[in-house]
Amino acid sequence: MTRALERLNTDQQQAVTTAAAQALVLAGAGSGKTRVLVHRIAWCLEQGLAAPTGILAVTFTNKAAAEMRGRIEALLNRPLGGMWVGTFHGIAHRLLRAHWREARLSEQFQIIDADDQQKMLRRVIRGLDLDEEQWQAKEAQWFISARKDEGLRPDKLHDGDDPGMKTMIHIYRSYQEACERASLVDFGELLLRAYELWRDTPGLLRHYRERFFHVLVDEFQDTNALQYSWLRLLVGESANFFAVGDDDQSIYSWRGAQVENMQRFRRDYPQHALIRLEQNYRSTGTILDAANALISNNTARLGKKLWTNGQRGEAIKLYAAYNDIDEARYCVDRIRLWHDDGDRFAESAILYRTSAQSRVMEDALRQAEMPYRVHGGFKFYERAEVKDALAYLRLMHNRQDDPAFERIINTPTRGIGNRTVDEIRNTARLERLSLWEAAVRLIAARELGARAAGMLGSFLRLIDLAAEQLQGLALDSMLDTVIEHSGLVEHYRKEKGDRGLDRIDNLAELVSAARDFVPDENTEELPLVAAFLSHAALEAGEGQGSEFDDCVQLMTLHAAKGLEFTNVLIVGVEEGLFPHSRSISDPNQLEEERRLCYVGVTRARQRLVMSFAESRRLHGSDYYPQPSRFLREFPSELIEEIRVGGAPTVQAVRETEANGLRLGQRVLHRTFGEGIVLHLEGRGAHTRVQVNFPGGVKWLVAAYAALEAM
DNA sequence: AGGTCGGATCTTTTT
DNA sequence: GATCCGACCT
Repeated sequence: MTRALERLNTDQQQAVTTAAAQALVLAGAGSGKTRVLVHRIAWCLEQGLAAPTGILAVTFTNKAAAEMRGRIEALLNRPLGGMWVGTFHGIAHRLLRAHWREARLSEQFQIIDADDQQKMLRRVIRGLDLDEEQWQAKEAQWFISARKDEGLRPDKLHDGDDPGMKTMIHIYRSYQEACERASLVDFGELLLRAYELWRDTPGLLRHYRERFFHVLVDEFQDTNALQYSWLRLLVGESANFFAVGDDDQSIYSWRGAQVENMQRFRRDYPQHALIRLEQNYRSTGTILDAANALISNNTARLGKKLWTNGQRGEAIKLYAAYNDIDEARYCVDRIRLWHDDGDRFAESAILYRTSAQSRVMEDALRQAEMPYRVHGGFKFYERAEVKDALAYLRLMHNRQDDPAFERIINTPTRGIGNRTVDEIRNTARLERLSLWEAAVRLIAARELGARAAGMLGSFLRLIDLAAEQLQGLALDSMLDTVIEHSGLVEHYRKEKGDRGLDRIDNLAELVSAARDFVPDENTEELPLVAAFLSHAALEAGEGQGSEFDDCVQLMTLHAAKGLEFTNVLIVGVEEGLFPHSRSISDPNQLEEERRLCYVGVTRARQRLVMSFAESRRLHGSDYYPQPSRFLREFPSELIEEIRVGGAPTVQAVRETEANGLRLGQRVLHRTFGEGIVLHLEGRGAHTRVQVNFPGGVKWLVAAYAALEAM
C-alpha cells in the first residue's frame, strides 16, 4: 500500500494523483492543503515520476518551509535527498550564490533588510540634493519595491512627462547604482535577479528546466507578478506545476500579491486540472456556515463552499463591550472559563486588526496574571544591538558594505562626528566610491582635520585588524571577538535603565545563536560567515522565545493565517477599525478586509467570540465606532449577542440603516455634491454621518443634512 | 557629540 | 499616547 494515499479523502486523493501536468488546487481553510502538497511529492517519488533532485517546492515563510521540510521527511521517513524546499527568497538566494558571475554579482554580495534599504535611500536622496520632506525614503522604498515586484528596472519605466515620476525613477536608478557598488541586494532584488538570471542565461535555464520537472507552490494566491513570471519561466510549457492556494485567503495585495495569478495560471495552462478541497477538518458547522455567509459577500471569487462532517458546535458569541478595557476584561474572563474547563491557555488566541490593539489586551492579561505571548513585532535579528554587532562582521567581510559602515562608524561613539561622515559621503558620491574607500582616500589626501583623520584612521585599523584576527576562528568566537573589539558592551552598559542590560543579554544570545547555527540545504555550500549573515537577513527570527510555554496567543489577523486554535477571539470588530478606515472607500480593499475576517473566523476549531466596543481610545482620543458591517453579514441565528451595559446592538444598527443611511453608500448633498458615507455615529435623531465629498470629508447631522441616497 | 525638546504621525509587514 | 525624527541647545 502506498504511503502517499494514506488517510486522504477522495478529493485529496484526486489532487495527489492527478495525471495532469499542471494542477491548481483550490484548498479552502482547514481542508488539508499542506498535506496534499506533501503527499503529492511522496506520490511522485513512489510512482517513479520524479527523483528527489527533480523536485522544487516553494512557500513564503521560513516557518512554512520548515514545516513542509519536516512533514516530507516524516512521510518519506528519510532526508530530502537533493530536493529543493524553501521560500521564494531563500531559493532565489541559493541560485544567486551558485551563479553569482552569471547574475553579475560580486561573490561577496550581502542581503540588506527593509531597514537598511530605507537608510540607504535616505542617503541617496540626500546625495541627490532633493528635499527630504518631499522625497521621503519610505515612499521611495515603497515605489522601488513595488517596481521590482513587477519586474521593472528604471530604464523600463516611463515618466510620462510627470516631473514627480521622473525624480522617483532617478532615485530608483541612483539607489540601484549604490547597491551595486556596495555589493548589496535587497529582498526584491533577490527575486528580480534570480528571474533575470534565468531569462538572460538560456543555458542555465535549460539546466534547471531539465532538473526541476516537478514544481510545487504553496499559498499560490500570495504570489506577486515577478514570482509568477519566475515560476512560469522555470515550468515553461510542459513541466509539472502543482499550485495550491485559496483566493478567499488573499490578504497581501497591499504588498504586491496578485490573486489574479490564479486566473492567469488557468489561462496559461489550458490543460490544467482544477481540484477543489472543500471538506474542512478544523471547525464546527456553525463556524463554517458563518464563514461561508461572510465571504459570499465578495464578488469575483473562484467559488468554494466549506463543509464538515463534524458537529454543529456552539453559537458564535458576540460581545458588545462598553469600551476597549471592558472588551479586554471580557476576553480574559472568557479564556479563564475555558481554562477552568480544561483547555490550555495556548489553545486560545486573541486576534486583532492592528498591533496597537495588543496593549490593552496585554494590560488585562497581566493584571489577571495570565501568561501570554505576542506574536510579530520585533524580531531578534532586527534588534539594534544585534544589527550593530552584525554590521561589524559584515564590514569585515566586505568593506564595500555601506549600510554596515554607516551603522557603526560612530557606534559606539568614537569622536567621528556628522561633519566628517558627511565629508566621506560626499567624496564617495563624487568619486563613485564606497564609504570605506572614500574614507581611505580622505585620510591619504590629508583633507581632514588632524583630529578627525586620527579617529577615522583608528576606526579603519580596528576593522582591518579585527578582520585579520577572525581568520580561522569558529563562528561564535568570531562574534565574541567582534563584540569585544567594537566596544559595544561598554557602550550599552552606559545606557540608562534596564534597556542596556537587555541589549547586552541579546549580544550574548547572538553569540550562542552563532554557536548553534547550522546552515540549511539552501546555504550549506557557502562559507559559514556568509551563510550566517544571509540567515540573519532572510530569517529575522521570532521575538522572544516562550514558544513552548502554555500562553494565550496574541497576534494580528494577518499573522494568524495558517494557524488554528480551539478558541478564537476576534476583537475590535468595528467600522473604521475592521474594516479599517483606510480601506473603506475602495471596494477592492474592502473585499480584502472581508477576506481577512474570513481568515480570522476560520482559525477557530471549537469556539469563536467576536467583540466590538461602544467607545475606544485610539491615538490618544476617544472614538465612538459603529459595529462592523461584517457582523451583519453573519446569519443572525448563528450568533448569540451578549450585552452588559448600554452598548448598541447589531439590531440597533440595522434600525439606523432603515433610515436610509448605510456605510459605504453614495449620497447626494445639496451643496457638497456627491459623496460616500464613511462613518455613522449615534442613533435616531442624533445620528451623525461622516461623508467623503469631492471637497473633503465632512461630519453632518443626518436629521438636518437632508442627504439623498443614490 | 550628545542630550533634550517639539512636531508629526499613527494598518496589515511572509522576505 | 507612544514613538520616531530632526532641529536646536549645551
